[in-house]
Amino acid sequence: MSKSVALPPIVMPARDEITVEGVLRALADPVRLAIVRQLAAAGHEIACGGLTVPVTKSTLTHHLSILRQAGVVSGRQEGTTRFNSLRRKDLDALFPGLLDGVLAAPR
Amino acid sequence: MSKSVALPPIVMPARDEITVEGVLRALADPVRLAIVRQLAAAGHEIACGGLTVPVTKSTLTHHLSILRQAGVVSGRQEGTTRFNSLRRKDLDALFPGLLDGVLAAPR
DNA sequence: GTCGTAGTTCGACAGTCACCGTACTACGCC
DNA sequence: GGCGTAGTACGGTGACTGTCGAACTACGAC
Repeated sequence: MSKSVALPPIVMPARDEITVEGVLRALADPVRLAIVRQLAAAGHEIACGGLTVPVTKSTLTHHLSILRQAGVVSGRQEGTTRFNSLRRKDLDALFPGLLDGVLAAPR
Repeated sequence: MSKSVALPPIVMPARDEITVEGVLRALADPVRLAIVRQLAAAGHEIACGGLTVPVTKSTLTHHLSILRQAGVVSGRQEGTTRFNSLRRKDLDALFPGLLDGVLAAPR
């Protein structure tokens, strides 16, 4: 068949589609919080494989999909690699201080 | 028996016992978020019965206990009434901007 | 073309969680 | 004393969620 569905188109909510509850839910997990911290600390996008998390690939995919759907991270495809980055601007615009407060946390 | 256990002593974590993840988890629920919003909007403590939530009493007790254990709300006993208030100072000190970011959310 | 790598999808499973109704304790008032 | 109110404790249930392994697609290099 010619219909090469390709990898999923990476769904991302628009800025005004992002809800506080969704963001909080996305951040309320140790693995996802670790991902966000790494992205914030790096300051640039990171490929899935470049993230250090104590779970298998499939679970990591699951967490990244939740973070993406919540509007916390954005994805960019390049070949078979998927780069993830924090949607800092959108989050800061919608919930000023939230992300900084979370990242400033001692633990 | 003479051992009147009385109502539970209202456990509350010390400031340095509060974790980001616990707070995020506590806020990541529509009912609890509504409670926090009401407490923040009021600016003063509110009794359990004074909170407007679409759940039964026992469920409300459950949510308040979670908020208390997470360090988001504090409780004060007075007779049979239990007054709840937001631990603004502690939260702002630990995670500056977090609470404001959540409350500033459009929805 | 073949192989290896990057990442997703699909069950399946165990643990957690929100919710409720009922029973209970504690206080205040009559 | 008895009664009503405020809130908690307990037991149970259905739904969600994090986790994994295995199978799959897509790209790049040889």
